[in-house]
Amino acid sequence: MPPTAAGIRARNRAALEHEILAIGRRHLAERGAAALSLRAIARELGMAPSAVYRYVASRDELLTLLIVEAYDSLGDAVDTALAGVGEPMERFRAVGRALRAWAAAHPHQFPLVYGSPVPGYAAPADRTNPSGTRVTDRLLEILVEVEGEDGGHREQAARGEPRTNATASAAVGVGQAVGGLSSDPLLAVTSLTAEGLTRGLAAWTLVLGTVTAEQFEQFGPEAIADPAAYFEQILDLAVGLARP
Amino acid sequence: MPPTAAGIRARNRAALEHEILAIGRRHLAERGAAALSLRAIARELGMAPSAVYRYVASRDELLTLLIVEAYDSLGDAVDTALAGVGEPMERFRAVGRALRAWAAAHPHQFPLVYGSPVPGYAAPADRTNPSGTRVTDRLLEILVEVEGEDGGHREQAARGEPRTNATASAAVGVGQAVGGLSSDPLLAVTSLTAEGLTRGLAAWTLVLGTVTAEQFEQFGPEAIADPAAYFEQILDLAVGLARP
DNA sequence: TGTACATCAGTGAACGCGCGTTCACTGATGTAC
DNA sequence: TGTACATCAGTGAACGCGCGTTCACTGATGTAC
Repeated sequence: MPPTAAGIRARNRAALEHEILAIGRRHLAERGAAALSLRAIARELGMAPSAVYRYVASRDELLTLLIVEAYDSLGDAVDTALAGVGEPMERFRAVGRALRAWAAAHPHQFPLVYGSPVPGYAAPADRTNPSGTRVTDRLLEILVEVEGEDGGHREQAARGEPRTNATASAAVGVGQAVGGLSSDPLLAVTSLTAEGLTRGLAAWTLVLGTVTAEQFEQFGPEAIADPAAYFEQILDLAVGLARP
Repeated sequence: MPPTAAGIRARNRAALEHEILAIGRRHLAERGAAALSLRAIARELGMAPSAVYRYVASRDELLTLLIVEAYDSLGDAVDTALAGVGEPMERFRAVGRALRAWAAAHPHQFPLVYGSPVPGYAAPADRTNPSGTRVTDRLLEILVEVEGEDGGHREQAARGEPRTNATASAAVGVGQAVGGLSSDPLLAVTSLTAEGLTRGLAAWTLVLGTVTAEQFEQFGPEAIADPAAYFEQILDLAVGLARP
């Protein structure tokens, strides 16, 4: 049994799998998810369309792979940006900046992760987890760090001081459900106060909303003359939201 | 010249135009923009596909019409919600609630207005204006009212007190460009201080981002147990952002 | 009121496009004795 | 080292789908004298 020979076939196979993914990634980046086509990929490979089916089960299968890739690409960018940053609010800012930079660099992947759903396709949840929750997980961790820093709110909650009914009930809901995103941060999340979680979500929504607005031109084209400077001001406001 | 006879043809024509728009609107609402098809509409009308071309120049033409309709539908909803509300911050809240309700009622129109662009289609700007700027226009008006209420910031600006360079330059850019959205509110907008405009945009971005997150399930499905209550808290925070 | 003509609505066939996916097949590559 | 067999990669034709759009045409509806 020559392991080199068997290794060659396997290596060819792996190489083609990579090439298909690479072409698919590029088509996705250049033309968007709706234009992703197995025939187009085969054309570029110089193969018959049917040959691609040796490597990929279907178009949806490939799209799912690429979506998971996109999630991980963003997750990696965020993790890289977080490396070595200690102070929680600086970590929050780092995540925001990483998201904005990643969105600018991947304009067709961004809507896949944070945009309107692809028509006629629903990503199987069991395939996109846990890549899909990486960013949110980091954020929840940061929020817990923030609340840990100034113990005021938590002590207040521990002492059983009254919150409004609306605040309390909505918060319980949020706590329960956000925890359901992934099992790991559940304990950490439930240690957040209701107000802390709401404020944290608001801060992140402001950042994500700003990136979305810039990316989708929700305020029209060129609405903001200096988006980078504007974004830094938004980060300031978001931090103010998270820590009143 | 029997005006009734000519009127009959015209009325038939108008009726069919309405019917085509109505079917298109429904298909858009039920299946999304990508699935909008002249052949499908003709099928539902019991006509030959070619017959539809008597009433609509092309598929893109129809999509443009429906997008303008969507803008106006949202604009009308906002205007209705604003009627009779005087206090600026209540007006802000009213716009937010109207947006959220409209998005929930029009899940496929919402991404058309505030979502990722439709692949292979770019709405001609001259067709979507001024319907496309109605909501933003209302908001800018409200922001001006808010700054008018407490004159502090404006007086401070008038006295020429220093702002940071970053704040000033980004704000000038924002003022210029946002004014470009429509000519009417330009004067009003430029009367805003730099900080006032940034804060106002942040407040609105928070609201729009929250609606977007809910609509696109950016935090995962069922992430928020009681979205309505959560949204009211967000409105509170947004108001706090706009008026520090 | 009647007739000749022009306008308009709608038909049906067709063109050309691209897609996903299946299937029987040819050769080449690897495996076991 | 050589031969018989099994596995695998890739081909090419085909099916069936739906789409936008064009075009020559038939009838009906309206208009002018």
